[in-house]
Amino acid sequence: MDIWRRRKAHRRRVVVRPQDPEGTRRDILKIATEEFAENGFNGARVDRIAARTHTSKRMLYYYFGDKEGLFIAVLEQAYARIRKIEAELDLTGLDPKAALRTMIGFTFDFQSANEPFIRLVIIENIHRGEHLARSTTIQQLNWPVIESLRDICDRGRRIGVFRDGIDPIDLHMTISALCFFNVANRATFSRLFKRDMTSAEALARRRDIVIETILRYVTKRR
Amino acid sequence: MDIWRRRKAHRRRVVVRPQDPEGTRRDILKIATEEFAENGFNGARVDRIAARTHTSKRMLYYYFGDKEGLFIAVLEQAYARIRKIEAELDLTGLDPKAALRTMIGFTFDFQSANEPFIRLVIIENIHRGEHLARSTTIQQLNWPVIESLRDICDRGRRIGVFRDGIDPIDLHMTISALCFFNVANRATFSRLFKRDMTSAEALARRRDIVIETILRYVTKRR
Amino acid sequence: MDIWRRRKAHRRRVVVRPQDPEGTRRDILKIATEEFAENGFNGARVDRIAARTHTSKRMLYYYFGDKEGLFIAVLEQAYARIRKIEAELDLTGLDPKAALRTMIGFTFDFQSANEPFIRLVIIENIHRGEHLARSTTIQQLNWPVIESLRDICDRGRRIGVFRDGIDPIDLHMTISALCFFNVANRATFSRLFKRDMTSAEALARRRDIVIETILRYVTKRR
Amino acid sequence: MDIWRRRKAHRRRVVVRPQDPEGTRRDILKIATEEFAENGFNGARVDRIAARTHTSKRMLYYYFGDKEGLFIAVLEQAYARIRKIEAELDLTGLDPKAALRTMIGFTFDFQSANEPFIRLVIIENIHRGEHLARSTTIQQLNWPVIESLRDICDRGRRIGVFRDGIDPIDLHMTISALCFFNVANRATFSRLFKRDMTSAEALARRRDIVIETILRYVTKRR
DNA sequence: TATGAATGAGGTTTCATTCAT
DNA sequence: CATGAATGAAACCTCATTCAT
Repeated sequence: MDIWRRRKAHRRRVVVRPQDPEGTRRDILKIATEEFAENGFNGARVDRIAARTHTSKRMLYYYFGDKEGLFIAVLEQAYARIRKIEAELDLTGLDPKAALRTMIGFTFDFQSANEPFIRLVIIENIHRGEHLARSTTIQQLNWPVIESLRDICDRGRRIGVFRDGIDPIDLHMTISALCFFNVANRATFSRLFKRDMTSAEALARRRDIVIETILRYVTKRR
Repeated sequence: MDIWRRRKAHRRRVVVRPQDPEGTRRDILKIATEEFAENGFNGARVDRIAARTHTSKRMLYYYFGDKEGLFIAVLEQAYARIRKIEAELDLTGLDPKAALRTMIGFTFDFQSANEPFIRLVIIENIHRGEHLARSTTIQQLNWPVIESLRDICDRGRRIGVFRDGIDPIDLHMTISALCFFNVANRATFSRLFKRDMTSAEALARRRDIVIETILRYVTKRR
Repeated sequence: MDIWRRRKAHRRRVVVRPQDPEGTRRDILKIATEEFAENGFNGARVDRIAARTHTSKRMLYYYFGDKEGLFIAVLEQAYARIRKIEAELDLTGLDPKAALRTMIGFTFDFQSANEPFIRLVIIENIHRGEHLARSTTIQQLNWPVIESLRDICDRGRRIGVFRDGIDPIDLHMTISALCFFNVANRATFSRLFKRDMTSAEALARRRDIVIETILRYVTKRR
Repeated sequence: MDIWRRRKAHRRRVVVRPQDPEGTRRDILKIATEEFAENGFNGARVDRIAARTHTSKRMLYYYFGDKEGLFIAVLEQAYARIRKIEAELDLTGLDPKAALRTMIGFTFDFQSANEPFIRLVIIENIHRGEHLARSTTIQQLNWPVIESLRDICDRGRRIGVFRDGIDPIDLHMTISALCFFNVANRATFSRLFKRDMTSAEALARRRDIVIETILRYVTKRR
């Protein structure tokens, strides 16, 4: 049969890069995280991501299916990363108040230092969590923060420094809200009220207020 | 598909509409607000806005220049509206604690009831406040909340129920953060932590926590 | 307000062609018919259609929504055209046998002369009629052929030249099958059996056979 | 260079599969036949074929060169198969009329039962037989049907039941046309004329008409 | 031989915006 | 003022094919 002699419709120079699927995935994911965080889902450009990657646009679709799949992967990685970091926070050996202070401070610092993550979360909220809903991975993440907070609250209550009836999820919500706002609403708030929200001093000041606010809330008065 | 019916459409039906520039503007702004709040700046579609408007796309460009101009106008209107509503809040005759409670409750309720506004603010923050920066109108708005809070704090401090050193802008930030989060981060938070954040009970419960959190922060202990 | 001074993101030279919606539509449809008939739905290229059109690719989407919408419009036009031509066939004054001969001959000639139409029908069958199913227009076409055939059969039966029990739809199917095959299966049949199917003589010969085949089928034997 | 260093994931699981070139070819051809018949040449997806095959995409190219080569192989197999089946039809011992009836009935039944084959033929006709032209195998197939028909016609003419001048290829064309149409044009015809063409009853009815039509054509009248 | 990774070309579609009437 | 027609740029995505290991 003359199969091999058949004219080939496609003949192009092929530049092949070393095959390293994990590396390629990581590379794409890293750039995509930046692009999505910076421009939102709709503002992000697949072409721009591809251009900054070490691979081609095609690979992006090869690995992630479509723009949405890529965004979901970005979200998953971001959430997995923060969960991992949270899990590393060691509060053993700290009394409840100190533990809570540490955790809040940690949250505040982490969020202040990770604007891209915050932005991804905002963006996902604008999209009403539809991508998160489509991700099985994220929803299966268990959140050690909640358990930590529960433990802290329990211990604090037992030794009489914290009030009764503090729900750890409520508490987490308060912590998140206060830490989040500083990053998420920076642009409008600082502009409208002429207040610096990014300098080291401003952050330190706000950090103290946030910690103090929450501590006062949970503390049992004599 | 109504392709075949298009032919007839050429014989244009002449609908004599009363010329009402202000009405037209308002109409466009209303629809645009919905579209931008729902889809973000990049997700919003000029065509969709025009289609739902009682005028044509041309008018949209005629009145607002371009998509960005329209978005800015939407932002301006939204901020003006909230400022106006804030200004109507009458706290005279209330002692500092009650006044603060009222104001926080009001903020919480307003934000809970005005998701589109919250979303516009989020969206503008994603865009790093660039449109707000381009609007002279918004930045000239003075914020009566700050003055109200300053007044409340002063009175509270004078009569010894509030602590010293409470900065009204810090306080406003805390209030905003706590009220905002409930609306802004609903989608992700409620999904991740399996917590209802929209029911009347959930709102009431959270509202109390928010008020309590802030009151405890400002209150002077004996 | 400085709306008008705002920088325009898009400023391009605009070459506008005379507005003639009907003409534009017709133009697109004509080219698209050729492209689809020649290459099938999947083989057809929107770019190619646009390039041969007097308008741009954009207009194609403006008028027909997407490739599928365009294909449906092409089908609709093709079917409408043949129905119209069928309707023009005047058989009054012909006795049943002559009328039937005329109609078959007409069908044979029409199909032989309109390969693109035949190809569109084949293509649509390959797609299992899914586009036709989506077109309300086509399905509402009534087929005068059937009525003509019914009339011919009735008259023939009454005057005793045709058999009883000839169903006009069955008859139409036979006519179609015999006329269609010659065009539709030309490529494979003529190649496999080494038989010319396109020359004037071949067509004339086949035409006679087809007519004779059907006439014999309906004719009542003494 | 550590770029080249493989990750663990790359230590490939070695699945020892029995090497069975013929089996692999058959497997690929079977799946490819389905895919091409279902979607046409342009609609068929190499990836889809590969995915459903028990081998990889590489093998597909290894065995068949390219998509076109695969399609040709599919066509070849399909034609070879039908030729083989035709050859098995035994008409010895039947008088000309019975023999012809049997052959037509057989053709009708075979085509009704083998839609994929019919579709491949249609598809190839849409491509104007270019693949068939490239296949030496198919064109070398001799068609026993023609010989059978010639024999039947001769016998029939000799014993005075069939007319003179019936060309076997013409006759085969008529048979094919009538049998083919029912399968090939099912989608459009049944939809346009609201007629069932797939039920057992409808098929039986049509089968009779087809046989009767042809028999009447060849039969010599007293 | 077998497999997943990689590729470039080109496919369809969308968008904000502007023109002609 | 008002409306439908028109536009170009660029967006996302797909495909057959080939390479590296």
